Amino acid sequence: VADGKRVSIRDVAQAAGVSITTVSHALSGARKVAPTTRDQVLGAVERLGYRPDPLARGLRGQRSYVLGLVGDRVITTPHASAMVLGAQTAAAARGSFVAAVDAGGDTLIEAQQIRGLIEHRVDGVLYARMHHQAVTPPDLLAGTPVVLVDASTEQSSVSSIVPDEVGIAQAAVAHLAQSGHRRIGFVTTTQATPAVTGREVGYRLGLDEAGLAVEESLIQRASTATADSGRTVGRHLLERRDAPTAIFCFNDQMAMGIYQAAARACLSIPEDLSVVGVDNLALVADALDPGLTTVAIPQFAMGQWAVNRLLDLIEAPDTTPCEQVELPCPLVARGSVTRPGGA
Amino acid sequence: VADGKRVSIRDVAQAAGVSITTVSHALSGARKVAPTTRDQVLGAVERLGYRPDPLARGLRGQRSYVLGLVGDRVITTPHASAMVLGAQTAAAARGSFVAAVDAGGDTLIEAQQIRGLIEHRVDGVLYARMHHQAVTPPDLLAGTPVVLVDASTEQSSVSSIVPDEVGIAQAAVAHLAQSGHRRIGFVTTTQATPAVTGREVGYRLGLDEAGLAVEESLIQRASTATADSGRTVGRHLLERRDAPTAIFCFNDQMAMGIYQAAARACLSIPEDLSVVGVDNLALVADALDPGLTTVAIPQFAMGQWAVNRLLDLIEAPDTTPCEQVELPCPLVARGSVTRPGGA
DNA sequence: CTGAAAGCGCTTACAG
DNA sequence: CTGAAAGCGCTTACAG
Repeated sequence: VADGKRVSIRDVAQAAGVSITTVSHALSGARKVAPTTRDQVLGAVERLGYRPDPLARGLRGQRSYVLGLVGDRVITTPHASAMVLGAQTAAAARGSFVAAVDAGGDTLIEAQQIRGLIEHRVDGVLYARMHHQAVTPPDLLAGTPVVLVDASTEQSSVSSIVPDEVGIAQAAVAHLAQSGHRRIGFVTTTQATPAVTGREVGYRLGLDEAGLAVEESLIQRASTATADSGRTVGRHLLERRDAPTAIFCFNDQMAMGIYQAAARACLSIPEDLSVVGVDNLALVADALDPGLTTVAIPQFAMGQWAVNRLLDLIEAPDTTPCEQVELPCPLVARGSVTRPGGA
Repeated sequence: VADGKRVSIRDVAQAAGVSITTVSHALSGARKVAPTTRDQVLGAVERLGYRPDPLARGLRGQRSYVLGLVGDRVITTPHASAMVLGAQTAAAARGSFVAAVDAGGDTLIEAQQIRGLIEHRVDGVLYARMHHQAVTPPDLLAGTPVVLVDASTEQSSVSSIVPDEVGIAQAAVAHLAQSGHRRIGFVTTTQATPAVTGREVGYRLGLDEAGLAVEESLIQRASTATADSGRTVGRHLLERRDAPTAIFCFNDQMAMGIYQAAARACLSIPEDLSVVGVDNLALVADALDPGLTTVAIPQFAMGQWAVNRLLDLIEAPDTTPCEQVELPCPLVARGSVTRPGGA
């Protein structure tokens, strides 16, 4: 198939006995082609295995059929693995291609990568963050269609998709409350991101919905959302006389710290303490013993949605609405939650 | 800069008062240009911020200046994060661009992605695996320059770079032996990959070098390299009368399982048991308590090397040697190793 | 309903 | 040492 010379539109035209103009139109549907002619062309295309050269197409048509995906550690972190996959899948279904790029969190490198993307004439870019953050897309991207993934922005002119942060916490708290817990702690961070504030709102709402009062001292904040922080802050919570019987953690990493703090305090999970995380990181949630019950971020769906919206934006800039979407997140039950007292 | 019309070679030619031929040559160096002329051209290029259009360049020159990076979960796994970064950095330094693509381990999707890459005329591809595996690059890639990353092959005609698996285990065992351990267990898997066999060879070699005898029962194999497996297999090792005082684990995930098994057996790390892993996964090695001493895979360097070799291959197919490189891997000391007896 | 021709922005023989 | 011209493989006005 891919041997020797690449088959060009000219070869197809010759084989079908028509002009290259007709081949082009038969393929693109840009103008009507007689059914008989069309079938001949399509037959030749099939037979020769012709695929239009995207370079030539891009040069002429001002479109490369390539989408850039730029992330801070997005593609290099397990968090967003499925997001890249979702984006690629959705793009393939619509004849585009996703080129992922990552700056590892370095703004300078990121700018360089974006320049590269633009230079290569990507049709648009997915600007993705690792955890729901408030961002302003770099000025570099000004002339390029952009959709934000797992990030939101003040600029109401750009579409974005993020997890329903409030809902995440509500689901977690509801799950715990339904299991009979009345003292539910919350381990989070002091960082000022939408993820952090949203989940706290959801935590309070969730307690309220369960008819439970918020006890401020049951909310513990660390400066980072790491296992180390979870461990430290968890210890405070668990050493108390009136320790919570369940803890909702900002993420799986902090939950891992809670497991460690529990072990130190000689508490068994879930018998003595129930734990819920957020992220559903295979490497952590599945690896913990017992497995961590956690709220999954629908990364795949976010990537898919974002690509489709971006492609709409590229193909119909005027009629494509600009939306900020919040995606509901499912709770994944493993073994870290049971009734208080281990019943 | 990126406003309105894109600046083309024609604009530069006009500004510099020369032909586009001269601009092209002044930039590429393909033929000599009078110094004065050259400076004028370069001045205009600078002033106008001209960058050749890669699409046009590719169409004419049969080169896209884009490299494909295809992985099985590579880009979507923390393991290889730095690899992508290394590849992108090296490519940027040489005027190329890396488009990463991932099939999430699905062969069909992978084939599709590769087809996309080829269709988009990538100059070559980096074929990367998650853990050092023996592979045969898909036939699809037959006509394309390829370099293997963290994968090796029988075909002596393709260059590859992999971690020095034997050296990894030797380093780990040496570190443990130097700390005074004499009974060093090995927790690994039954999978038949070069990583698995290489590390076992290195384990035996390391013991030998330390003047210690290999005790077969100290080698425990599970079917998968997960935390779960490490936990199960670790329990066997730790319940023995003559349990090892140190365990070298195939990877960080299994080491996490060993931590869990130790906790169950009421053993403290590192006082009662020293542990060494492989991978240096931030999410795990850093998150464990105490931090896990582990051997790091130089992902960044592997990505860099592979891109440079691939670019050499593309630019000078005949003079570029074909090599299978093994990269030495540094041990990263954290808190999981001490002298036996906790001294 | 279809085709000949221009042109996207470059590079590279071919001339001079 | 430099330039005019062909051509990479397409798409899209422009004609008919």
